[in-house]
Amino acid sequence: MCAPIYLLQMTKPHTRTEAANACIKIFDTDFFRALCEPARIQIFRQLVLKGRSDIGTIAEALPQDRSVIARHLQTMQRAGLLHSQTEGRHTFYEIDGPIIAARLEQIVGLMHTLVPLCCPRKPR
Amino acid sequence: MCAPIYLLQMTKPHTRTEAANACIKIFDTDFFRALCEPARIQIFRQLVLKGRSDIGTIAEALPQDRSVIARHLQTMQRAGLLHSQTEGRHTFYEIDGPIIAARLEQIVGLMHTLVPLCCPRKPR
DNA sequence: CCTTCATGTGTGTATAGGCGCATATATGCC
DNA sequence: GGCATATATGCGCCTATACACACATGAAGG
Repeated sequence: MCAPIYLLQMTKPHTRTEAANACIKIFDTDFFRALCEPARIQIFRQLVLKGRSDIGTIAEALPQDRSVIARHLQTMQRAGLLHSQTEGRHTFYEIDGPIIAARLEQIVGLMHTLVPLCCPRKPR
Repeated sequence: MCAPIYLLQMTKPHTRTEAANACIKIFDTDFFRALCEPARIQIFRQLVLKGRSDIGTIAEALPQDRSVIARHLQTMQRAGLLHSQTEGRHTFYEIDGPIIAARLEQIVGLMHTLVPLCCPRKPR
């Protein structure tokens, strides 16, 4: 299991073609898929409330079965939202805030360069 | 059909509880759901390449049926990624770049305030 | 060792959603 | 009006996945 490529080094796109290709690279559907499920947002919320926590601690605050929570946490980790450490019988998960912020900032940067190319506000 | 609340006005969260509630408000699962499907990213790419386009123009560059493309475009518009204008027989879609950037920037801001609260790097 | 506890995994079920086809609706043109 | 074109929608098929339950694995602790 290898970590996905979180931060792609790329030059600022200057043409529509470059920008379009940059979209394919930067819009990681697995990353967004991990964030599109309300149950996973609730898990994220628990991690904000409690900080680094093990699976049982998170699950006891949520209605789903522990096994479901465990699988969601795996999904979120694979997407790069969390990182985990196993200590004895417990597996602790923690939000990877700097990585999430960096990935979103990369998309924001692309969007800003995209606007003048593909959706300039025309004066009416 | 009303537009979703794109930009929530909120004060910077200073406690875990405030930050956790801010997550629930800001992490709009419909927004992420619109971005988690490769077919929709391909549509997004076409809109970057061609700018404001009608459904037929987008569909002829993609393998799916036109009706499928039309439905994806509706989904993306409801999520706030695009806006549309109908002119006669044609419906034109265009990326709403500034809105997308603003929503992502809001999340980035939240992530930055989140880090010191919920996932500070501990010195080892 | 044996028990207990935390986690991971296999499986079945129910639901959501992507897809294509057929068809309805609406617009523009003759 | 009659017809072609662009989009929207109803429907069925199929896959993906959220969920719960049962069970396997593996670590502490006696």
